[in-house]
Order: sequence, then structure tokens, then C-alpha cells
Amino acid sequence: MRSGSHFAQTASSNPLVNSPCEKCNVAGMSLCHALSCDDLKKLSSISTAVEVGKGVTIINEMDPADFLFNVTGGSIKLYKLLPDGRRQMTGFLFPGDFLGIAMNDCYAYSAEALEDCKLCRFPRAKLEALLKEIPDLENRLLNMLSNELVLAQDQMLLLGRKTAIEKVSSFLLALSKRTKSKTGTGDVISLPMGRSDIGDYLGLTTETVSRTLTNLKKKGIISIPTNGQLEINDMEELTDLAEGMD
Amino acid sequence: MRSGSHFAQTASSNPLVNSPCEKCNVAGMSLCHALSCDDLKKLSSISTAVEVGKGVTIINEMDPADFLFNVTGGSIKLYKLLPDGRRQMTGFLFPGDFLGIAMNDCYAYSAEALEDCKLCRFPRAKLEALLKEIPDLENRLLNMLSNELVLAQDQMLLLGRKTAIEKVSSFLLALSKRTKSKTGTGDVISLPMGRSDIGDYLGLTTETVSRTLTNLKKKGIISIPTNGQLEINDMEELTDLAEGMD
DNA sequence: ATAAGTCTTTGATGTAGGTCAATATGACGC
DNA sequence: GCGTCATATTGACCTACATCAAAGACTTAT
Repeated sequence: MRSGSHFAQTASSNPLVNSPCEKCNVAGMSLCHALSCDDLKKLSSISTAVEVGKGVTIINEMDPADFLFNVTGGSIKLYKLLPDGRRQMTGFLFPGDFLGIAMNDCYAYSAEALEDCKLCRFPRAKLEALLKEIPDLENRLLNMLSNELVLAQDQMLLLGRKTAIEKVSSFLLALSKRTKSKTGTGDVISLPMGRSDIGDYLGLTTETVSRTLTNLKKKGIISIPTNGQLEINDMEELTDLAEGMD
Repeated sequence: MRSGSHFAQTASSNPLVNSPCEKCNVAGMSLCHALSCDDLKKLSSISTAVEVGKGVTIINEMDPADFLFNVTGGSIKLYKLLPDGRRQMTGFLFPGDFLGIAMNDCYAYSAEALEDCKLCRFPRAKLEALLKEIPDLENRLLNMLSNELVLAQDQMLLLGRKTAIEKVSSFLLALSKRTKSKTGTGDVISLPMGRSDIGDYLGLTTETVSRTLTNLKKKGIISIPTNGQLEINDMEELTDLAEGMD
């Protein structure tokens, strides 16, 4: 058991907090975006705030998909496994992101907390009932899914056709863009995941990720002041590298 | 200009046919699935039946996404390009599939007809208006998107972590499964796309796809009676190969 | 502070699949 | 049927990245 965890139980068994949506720090950037006060109350009534510690598995691929989640704090990695243990990260989640899409009522991937996390949990059946009641909510979900699908297709292009340096550059840029859209600046980004997580996201090995980052450092394009944090010094060059324009 | 094309114009400029949804051959497996007669009429009223010839580009990545489509006949390839021409197929569409998801009002990929195709075309603005009117329709779209997202994640696992033989086996199995769900049997599948299309879908080269297929033929797992058609002789073995259980 | 464990970096070597090039096969028009 | 063109196959060779192995650098516990 990891000692760094402040919270020990799994997400579905131990809701430590049960705060209403009104206080939510991600309202307006998330599922609840642009809901009327009334609708927000309805959503609030079926949701439970949950906290999970770093390293805790939040959902397991193939388990019945009884809950959906909205991330309100921390960061999460999503992944799928092959029988022999090979792993593919399908995404990283940050506050505002949605978790829990399923097929045949089972989760399509596993999710693990990269840091201590806060989540807003919805029973699937209740959320689905609410979708029929609140068209705005359904519409919002539709838009989020459609965006995710576009990103998934970008990732296919990356995985299938980009070189190691293009992959790493694209990854850093995507994180930067995300950070910028929230904080206004995307020059310094946080890297809560390890090298091997990044490798499994980009279809590379830990070693190749590390070598590629050193390479970018040597060229002066990035610096890594502390592990877990990265600074982009030459955004233009990184952008060119990401698209193979070199 | 290709001589094999029966239809010369692009999809958005030349609706040759304008038949109502009532006659549609894919109703019940598509967007229009489970709509009431009344709702179907509304949907019908904003749709235009369109035919495009083999090789015609139906939509272009980055063009304004003015239309959405439902495939009613033929097959289509979807792809994204890098500046230097490297290509990643993001999917193949068959009757019943939906085409046209976008981000920032622009198409996220290009689409080209693999064979002469029939499509059902909806102006985006009108369809979006209709979504608000018909919750069932929105719900249906939500389910379709969510399924597509799950498939996209499977494809990430394939692209990032599978070997050539696992990729090709998985691809054939996926086509087989699709065929089976429609026709009842999945032992013989049609391959309307060329080797290089398959390669660009699997993150491989034409040559590697070809070598891998001959490999599978030599092992007796598949046969290729004519180009454009493929028979699976040992489904079990192919399934094991697809997941790396060998 | 120190020890133990984990994660990252760096180096040496191997290989799956890419690249380049030469046939072979099939589709279509005449 | 015959020539042309596009696509598929096969072979020889190469390279980007993986694998294997050995230091460093952090982290946390005592």
C-alpha cells in the first residue's frame, strides 16, 4: 500500500465528502456548464462528491459501469491492457473532464488517480433518467463526447504516423494548450505522470521518452526545472517539431 | 479524373436523388433507429439523399462543417493528413454509419468514397435544431458517439501497442464482427479498400500488410479468393493472434 | 543523516518493420 | 484478345526504436 495516500478507500465505497454543486470549483467548465440554477439542483441531488488518494484505481476495465464521474480536482490516467500486460494509455483527465463512458454497460478502460483526486460521482441510471429530463444536459454531454472523439482521432494520427520526437512534442503542446485555456499561460506545464505513463500514452518506451526529452532540453526548446514540471522555451519550434515541419 | 465514377459531382453540390426516409434501407440500424413515425417525418423533411461515385471526396478536413451525413449505401474511408503527406485512416464507414463530427465548426477529417455511395445529408443547423425538438434523436446520437469513442480507444491500443500480425488480425476480426452483426455470418468479408488504405489504418506500410496477409494465408488461417473478398478459415486462431495470445 | 526503494537517465546492442527496387497480378478500355 | 495502368507481392537492405543493462537522482522512512 502506498503511504502517500491521504485517502484509502475506493471511489465507489467511501464518499468522504458530499458537497452540493453550488460550491463546485469546476462548474462552468464541465458537465454542469450553462445549466439553469434549477437544473443544477437536480444534478446536484443525484451526485456525491468523492475523494480518492494517489494510486487508487477508480474504475476497472470490464467492470459494470454503474457510475459516471466528473473530475473536480487532481489528475487521472486512463488505460487499456492486453492479456500479456502491454498497456495503452487512452488519456489523462484533469478538473472539468468526464469519466466513465462504457460499452455494453461495462467500462471501456481502467482509471487510476495520479494524485489525490476529487470527483463528482453520478449513478448511471439516475444520470440517464436526468438526461431525458434536461435536454441542455444531454446536449452538453453530446458536445463533450464529440470533442473527445476529435481528440481521439488526433491521437490515432499521432500513434500511427508520428515519430518519437513528433509524438513527445505533440504531447507537450497538447498539455500546454490545455493549461493555457485554464490559466491563461501555457509556458509552464505540470507533468503529474511518470515517464512510463507518457510512453504508454505515446506508444513509446520509457527510455525513448527520456532520451527525446533530453534531446529537446539540449536544443534549448524545453527545460525541466523539477520533475513534475516542465517549461517550454520555444513554442514555435515545438509546434513545428510536432507536425514534422523540420 | 477517375473513369470508374458513375457520379461526377461532390456530395454537397449535386443531390441526384431526394427520397424520403420511409424507404430508407438502413432505417432501424442508424440515426433514425427507433424514432416514431412522426419524428421520422421531421427528420425526413430536412434530409436530402445524395449519391457520390467511387473516389469522390465527400468532405475535407478543415472545411466548414455545414453538413452531416448518414451512410445508406457503399463504403467510405476517413483520414487525416500530416503536412508532409503522411496519412492516418481514422475509420471506414458502411451503411448505417454516421459522418461529419466536427470541432470548431470544421470537419476533423476528410472522407472519400471507396465505392459508389448513397448518403443521407442533413444541414448541420437544421439537424441541431431538430435535436432540441426530438430528445430521442439526441439520445440516439449520444449512444452512437459513445460507441465510436470506445472503438477509437480500441484503435489506440492497436496503434500504440500491437505488432503487425496482431494489427492485421484485429482488423480482419473487426470487419468480420461487423459483417456478422448485419448478415448473420462473418466468415467471408468484403475488403473494398486497398492494401495501402489498410496500412494507413493500422499504422503499417502497404508492404507489411501484404507480407502479413500472405503469412496468414500460408498458415491456412485465411484465404483470399478474389481481391476485395477474404475468407476466414480459423476464427479461433485469428482471435488469439489479435490479442497476442500466442 | 542514512538506508532502501523507485524513477530517470544514459549506453550498448538487437530487431520489427520501414524503404527501395523489381516483378507479378489483375482491371479496364479498345 | 491485347496493351496499359494501377495495385499487390516479394526480396534485399536499413533504421528508428525497443531491449537489456548499468549508473545516477529523488523520495520517503527510520
